[in-house]
Parts: sequence; structure tokens; C-alpha cells
Amino acid sequence: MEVQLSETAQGALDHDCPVLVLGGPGSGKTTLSLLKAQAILPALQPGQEILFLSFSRAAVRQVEIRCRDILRSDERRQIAVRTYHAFAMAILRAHGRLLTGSAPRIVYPGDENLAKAAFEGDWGAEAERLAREESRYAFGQFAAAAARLVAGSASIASLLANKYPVVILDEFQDTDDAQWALVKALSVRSKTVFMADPDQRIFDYDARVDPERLNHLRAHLSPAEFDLSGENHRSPDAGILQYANAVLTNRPLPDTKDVITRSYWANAFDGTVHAGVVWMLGSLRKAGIAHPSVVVLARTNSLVGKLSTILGQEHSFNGKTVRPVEHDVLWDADLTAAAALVVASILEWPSRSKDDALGQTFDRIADYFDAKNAASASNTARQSSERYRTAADRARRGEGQRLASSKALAASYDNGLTLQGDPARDWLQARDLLDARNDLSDLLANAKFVRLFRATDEIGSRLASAWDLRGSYGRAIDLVRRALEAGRLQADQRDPRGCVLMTIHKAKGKEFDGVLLVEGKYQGSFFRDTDTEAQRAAARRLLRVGITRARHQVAIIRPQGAPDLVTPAGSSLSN
DNA sequence: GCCTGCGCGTTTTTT
DNA sequence: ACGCGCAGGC
Repeated sequence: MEVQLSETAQGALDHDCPVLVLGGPGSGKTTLSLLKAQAILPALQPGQEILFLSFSRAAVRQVEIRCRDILRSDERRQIAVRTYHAFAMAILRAHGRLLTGSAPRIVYPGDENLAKAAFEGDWGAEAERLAREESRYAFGQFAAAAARLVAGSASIASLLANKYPVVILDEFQDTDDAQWALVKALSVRSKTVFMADPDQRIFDYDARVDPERLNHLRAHLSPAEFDLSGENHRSPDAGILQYANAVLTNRPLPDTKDVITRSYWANAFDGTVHAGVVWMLGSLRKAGIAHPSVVVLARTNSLVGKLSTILGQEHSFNGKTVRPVEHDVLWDADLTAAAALVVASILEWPSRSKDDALGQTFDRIADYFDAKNAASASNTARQSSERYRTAADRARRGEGQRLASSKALAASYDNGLTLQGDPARDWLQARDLLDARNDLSDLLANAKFVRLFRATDEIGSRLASAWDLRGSYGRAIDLVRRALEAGRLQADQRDPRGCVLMTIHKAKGKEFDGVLLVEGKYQGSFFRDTDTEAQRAAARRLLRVGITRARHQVAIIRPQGAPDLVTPAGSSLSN
């Protein structure tokens, strides 16, 4: 592929490492870094590779796609694109024994959250202790442990430097202290290319992501700097970028047809958003894009979940019927999985005694509340967990139920649950037994998200074959658990085609033909009047990241009466 | 120990 | 809007 480079970009390409390339969204940082990699490749020895580290798996995918545009397949084989986490984890797996004398074990986020919720005190210190003393590594410990290995062992360091003589660091502004320590250790023996945009810092609510990171880099390695900020290669005219930059800097918004804003009345939220998505798809097709990719972005996970429910239903908007839209969701799975296991436990009722069946179901409900408390700590969730744990004990001892909803479930058992052997229908029948009381309404809502795993077919076929084998769903819990594990890992391996929903944070490093940015009235609002200046600036950076994911069209959907996106000094609304 | 009603606040990630 | 924490009644 022929690429026309600006003078600055050419300068960065020609200059010796270390190099720091600065530039906004779509300024061509990634392309430039791959061209630089391509220029270096011929000098590599057999077996050597260029290491490209980025922040998220989504970003890694995006870089791999870009590689296909720029590099020949033999060149691509010599570039290893990894997340910081995956790279650090690989070092830990290979050499971690040296740190403690025993093989390292990984603590996955779901388990870490559960342990964290149960632990009283400083979890950061405890996670570090688990790593040092028990060789059990939570995600946050990977980079620190890898840094200790590389900095502390000349043989590991030279092994890595020999394998990866050149390292490219993407999204460098968002690296945390441990990742920086790892990069510092690697930079002793390998050449480095850094890419950063200080205005895309969106993770610095984490105390370990230091806003001064670029200055640490400057002080430590004095890289030659190249600033691409003026350049825009993502959208054909610069309207989207100018709009995003105006939001970032709180200056008057430029007039562009590429960014439209719509407000909704609280009672018309569903229809407005749904019609907006359909309009976006149609407008991109009309513009000549046969298979447009559209992303719907919101600030919170719960609003993303709500939006998915909305797109799955039929609405009428301005007298027209809006049909459900096929879509994918990048979804945090822990709660949904826990809720699914409750449903699965009900499917096991007919093959168990009453005491055992109810005990099992109440335990799974308690597990759900544990997961909920782990996701965000609350006394209500903790209390519910304890109550259902007690209910499970009472059930196993054959005692009567005391909780309103455990009584209702016990009554459902007594009524007799008749399953037909049609997994889809039986699943819904079991699930809707949870509809009895509203203390389980949240669990039920999460159970309805099982479809987001794209695991419905997988679960269905596994249940069907279990039924065929013995006329019951037997060990439905184990079977559903395995199906969900498998589905979870596939979730973000899919290509972003059609319509996808995710948080703005997850969209970082990705690009789409069209972007809908949705603001909720209460949850997921862009600005809050309690925001500090720093929070307001962070919200502006986040909005800019969201807006600039678009190649062609942006729609911003906001509640009626929301504060203006920009309030330039001197305007009557300034505050 | 469980339920109900009132006042308040409402983010974000990594295999 | 809606869920959480808290206080008061059974």
C-alpha cells in the first residue's frame, strides 16, 4: 500500500529510536509505527520479531487489521501484537517460578472481585502478598511481576531483547506504574517506539495511571518527539475531528453535517435511540457503504445493557414501526453467568429431591448476590447473599422457608415443574419462575442477557443432548457453566460488523463508519453538576474519544434539558 | 429476623 | 427512574 507521509511523519520514520510520536485520533500514529516496523524488519535476524504492545484486545484486533493493509504476510509473521497484560502474563508463565520457587497461578477478574469483596482492608497490598507469598497473580500484578523478572535477571532480559530487538508501545499515555516499570526494563536492551495522545487519557481515574507518564518517559529516555496533531486520515473531511476537539477544549462547536445531535423526552427514550440506530444504518448505506459498521456508545455498562434490550424490541416512532436490530454487545459477563446458573439449577429440579433441589437453587441465588456484591460492593447484596445461604441450609434440613421469595420458589416446586425436552421453552419456563417477587427482579433482568453471550445455541444443543440421553437435564449447571466459559472468550474475537454496543472506554482504539453516542438521563450522563474541573476535563476527553471513533457519521443523543456540550467563556451559560 | 417507605446519588479496564 | 442505605414496625 502506498502511503503519502507528511514531513513530520517522514521525520519520525527516518529518526533513530527511541522515538515518541504524538497525535490525536486518526492522525496516523498506528500506520506510521507499522511503516517504521516494516523499515526495520530487513535488519532482523531469523527468529527475531518486532513486539507491538497495546492496551486492550479490541485495540490489538484493530492493529492486526491495519497490519493486513500495510504489510505483506511474510512481514506480518515477524510482528507480534499483544496487549500489555498478555505479554506480561506470558513472561510470568514462562519464568515466574524464579520469583517464588513455585509455578505461578492466575487469579481471574471474577474470582479476584469475589476475594476482594470478602477481604477487609487494603486489597492492593493483599493482591501483592498473594503474588509474592502464594504465587497467585491477579491481573494487576502481571506487569509488576514481569518487570521484576526482566529487571532482576540478565538472562531473561537478554532472552527477550534477543527475541524482540524492537518494541512499539501504543496508547502510552494510559500505561500504569507497573507497565511503565516493565517498559523501562525492556528499553535497556531493545529499541523503542512510543505512541501517545495525552488527550486520550481516559483511565487515569486509576491512581496508578499517572498523568505525568509522558514526562517520565522524556526524563528517562529523552526520545526524539514528532507531533502529528494536525493530521487527520480517518474521516474524509475534518468535521468530526474538529467537532471532537471543540468538545475537548470547550470552544464553540463547528458547523458540520457529519455530527448531528438529537434530544429526547424522557418518555420517548427507547423509540428515539432505536430510530436513531436505524437512521444511522440507512444513512450510511445511502452514502454508498454496503455493509456499514455502527457502534452505540454509552458511558456506563448498565446503560449499554439497557440499550441492548431496547434494540431487541419493536417500537413505534413518529407513527412508524421500528423493527428489532441485530446487534452484538461487549458485555461484562460475571453477573449474567451467575444468573444463568440459577436458571440452570431450576432445570435440575425434576431430577432432584425437593430439599436438594431448593438448597441448590438458593445457593446459586446466594452466589449471584455474591457476584453482585463483588462487582460493586453493597450491604443489600451482601445481606441478600446471607439470607439465601440460610434459606439453602433450611431447605437441606427440610425446614420451611421464611423469605417471601424463597417461599414462593418452594411453592413453585410443590406445584410441580414439568419440562418438555425443548430447551428453549424449558429455559424460559424455569427463568420466569424467578418473576415472583421483586427482590429477584435484578437477577431476572441479568438472566435475560444470556442471549448476549451468543451462547444460547450452545446451551440449547448441550441441554438437548442431555435430555435425549436421560430424559432430564441432569447436570444442567455444569453444562451451562462450560458453555458460558466458552462463549465468553469468543465474545470479542468477532469482527465488528453491523451494529455493536459497548462503553466508550471499550471503544478506544477502534473505528466504525457510524457512531451513536447515547447519554442517559440519570445513569451515564456526560456531565454532572457535582463534577470537579478535573472530572469535567476527563469527561471531555472521553467524549472526544467516543466521537472520533467515527469515519463518516456521528449522532449524539441527549436528554431534553441536558447542559450544552460546550460552554465557552463569555456565553450566557458559562459556569 | 424480615419487610416497607423515604431520601439520596447515579463511571470508566486488563486473558 | 431506580436501587441502595437506613430507620421503624411487625
